[in-house]
Amino acid sequence: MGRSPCCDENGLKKGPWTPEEDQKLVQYIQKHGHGSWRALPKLAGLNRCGKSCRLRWTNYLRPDIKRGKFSPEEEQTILNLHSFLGNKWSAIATHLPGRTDNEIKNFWNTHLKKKLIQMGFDPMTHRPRTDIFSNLQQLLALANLREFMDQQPWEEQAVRLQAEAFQMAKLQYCQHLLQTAAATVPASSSSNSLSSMTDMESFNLLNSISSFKDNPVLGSSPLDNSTLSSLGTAITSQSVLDPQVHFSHSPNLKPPCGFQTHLTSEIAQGSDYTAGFSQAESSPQSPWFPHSPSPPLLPPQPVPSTTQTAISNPGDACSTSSYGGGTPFWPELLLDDESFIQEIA
DNA sequence: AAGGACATCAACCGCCTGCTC
DNA sequence: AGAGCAGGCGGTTGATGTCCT
Repeated sequence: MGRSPCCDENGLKKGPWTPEEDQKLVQYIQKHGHGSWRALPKLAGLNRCGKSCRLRWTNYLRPDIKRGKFSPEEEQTILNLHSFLGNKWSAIATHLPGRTDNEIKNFWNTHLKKKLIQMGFDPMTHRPRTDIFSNLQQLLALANLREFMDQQPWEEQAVRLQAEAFQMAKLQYCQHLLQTAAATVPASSSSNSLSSMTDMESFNLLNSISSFKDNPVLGSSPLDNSTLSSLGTAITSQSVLDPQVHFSHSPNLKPPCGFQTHLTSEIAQGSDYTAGFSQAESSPQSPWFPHSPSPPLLPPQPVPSTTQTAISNPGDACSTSSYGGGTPFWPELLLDDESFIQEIA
């Protein structure tokens, strides 16, 4: 497959666009549409290659472009979508009207990426970093967690932890649905990953769970009809992928290690955690249920990697992460500290 | 005030995919 | 079926602006 030779041609201007060039391009496109980008420069009287014209138009001159700072809502949307889609800037841009992929990419690289790193998360996986500096942050978070726990009666702690386990079981079920959906999408329907439709459906699915955020125990029954029907509702203003939302029922408890983004990253990587939920679904006395008498807090067992569904593009940074599928998504601060778990159980 | 360091972002580069012939 | 082309995408670069010493 040959590459477009337009940019290799000599004598064409490169570099910043002048106001005169912008004017010519805008006037031509407004009058004739862009048509063939390759032919456009000549027709518009521009000494540029078609590719340069297309970029200038799509990234800067297009009338529907929203300029200015990103709002907190847009920022959150980008974070959520990135945790789910990885560096699919064009896919992310389709969910942010008026923003270009280039703009979002720049914003990510200059702001959000640094923000995540500062918070101790790996910006590619949205999971806690494992280097010494992030471990320090985790230790600090653990200290906060213990302080919070010390102030709570043990019954409340148990109920809260059970509730979180139940919420995660629900998320596992969503992940199962995602995998099912992914398996039904023909490979040819999308060049890189899932079709945009499936992306959106999956995103909606995940976000629908944020409806549990106002419930102090995150729903009190197994995955019933109402829970199921809530899957697929519209995106809410605060996504489930927002750790602050997920932990909103425990106002003093900060998400210790990227609880939710961690989970979502796993989902994006196609890890299968449905086994634990199936157990819950089949047994009313399952420890996964909030009303169960004792909270064993055992993480679901990851399945062999051969069963993992390729939800994300194999070439994506997300899917090539060193955190590969099969790693339990439970927050390390809770689960890596067994004595702490025994203490509160 | 000067200049070095850092941040931002428009633009470029090279690769990939889908379409057409 | 395969070659060529057009358009799109993600990564990177470099010019410019801002901050800091």
